[in-house]
Amino acid sequence: MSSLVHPGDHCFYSRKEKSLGVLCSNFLKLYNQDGVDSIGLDDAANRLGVERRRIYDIVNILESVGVLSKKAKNQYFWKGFGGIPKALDTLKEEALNENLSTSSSSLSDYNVSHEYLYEGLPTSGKDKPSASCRVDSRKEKSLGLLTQNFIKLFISSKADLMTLDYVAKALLGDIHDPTAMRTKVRRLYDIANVFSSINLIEKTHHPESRKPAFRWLGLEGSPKDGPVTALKFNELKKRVFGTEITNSLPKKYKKESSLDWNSNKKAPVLMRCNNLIDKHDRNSLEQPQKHSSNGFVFGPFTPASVADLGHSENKNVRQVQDLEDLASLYGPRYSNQAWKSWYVEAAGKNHIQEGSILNS
DNA sequence: ACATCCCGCCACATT
DNA sequence: AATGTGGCGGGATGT
Repeated sequence: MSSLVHPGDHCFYSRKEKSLGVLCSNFLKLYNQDGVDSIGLDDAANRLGVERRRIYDIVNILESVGVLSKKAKNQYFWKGFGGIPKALDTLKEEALNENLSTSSSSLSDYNVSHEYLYEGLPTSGKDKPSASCRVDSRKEKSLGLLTQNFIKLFISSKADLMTLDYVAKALLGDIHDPTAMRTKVRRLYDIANVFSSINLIEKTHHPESRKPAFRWLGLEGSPKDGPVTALKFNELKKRVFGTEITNSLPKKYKKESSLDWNSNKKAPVLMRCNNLIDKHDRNSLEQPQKHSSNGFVFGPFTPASVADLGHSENKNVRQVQDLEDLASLYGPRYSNQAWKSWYVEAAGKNHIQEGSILNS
């Protein structure tokens, strides 16, 4: 019992291909296109071949950096990378203010707490305390807030390399519960993955300790204030990066994969077992500046043709573990490159970066 | 052995 | 009540 993967059948299941980072890249690939201005969660889940739950993760994180904004139930506005600078500025601003109040000399304790305007229920008298509290409580633990605090920590800290353990500890404040710690770190990994795919941060290793850590890239090499500067590169902004999309392959070990991987058109080749071949992903930083220069890879399906607008509706068709095939057209392959360079405008000043490293 | 972190149950929020 | 959101952490996978 305890369903286990029978090491025999079902071809390859690769965890890496289903990482949030890859999903994020595909998500971006899909929506960072011209006509796009609205995103339907169901549509995204379907097209990417993943469960809706995962879309929430991505969207919540991206929203925290200004790439998206919630429009309505199930609907988001696509703001694009251009929204990042502004969002970062705001965060930087907030981080600055917050730091004043606390004596935070260094290890600022970014614990959730403060910064919360009680929305609703301003009326005195009897309100429903518990309800409001619970809501706040939930918000405090949201991925979105964590994401922002994560950024604030990076921005306000002079350290440019941080281990997730350190971050978790800092954001957790005093709570020294190992369980809370683990949970927090799990979330941080999620965030780190999408941030890596966006190139806001980069994974590295601590010089000596060897321990994995992340470096803040932010609006890398941006010229700082200069609303108009750096217009040159823009054109490249929307790339196609083609290759398929979808993650598909729902649950773990899906009985044999192969087969449906052909979506005809585009990407001929590899599918099925080749997955293993693609070696490392963006995490393995190597070249210092891996600009993929202009040539942005293949673009299998048409860029704009996808037009779907509105939303495809498919109601709740979940649980279909057998019909997956339908959902999973397109093959799994991803290019993890990165869209580096979204030009910038208000980059604010760069932070000091002495090789300070933090570690637990 | 330890670092990552997918997956999806199920509590809570909205409709 | 139904459906949308999204904490949370078990445990599988990667190195």
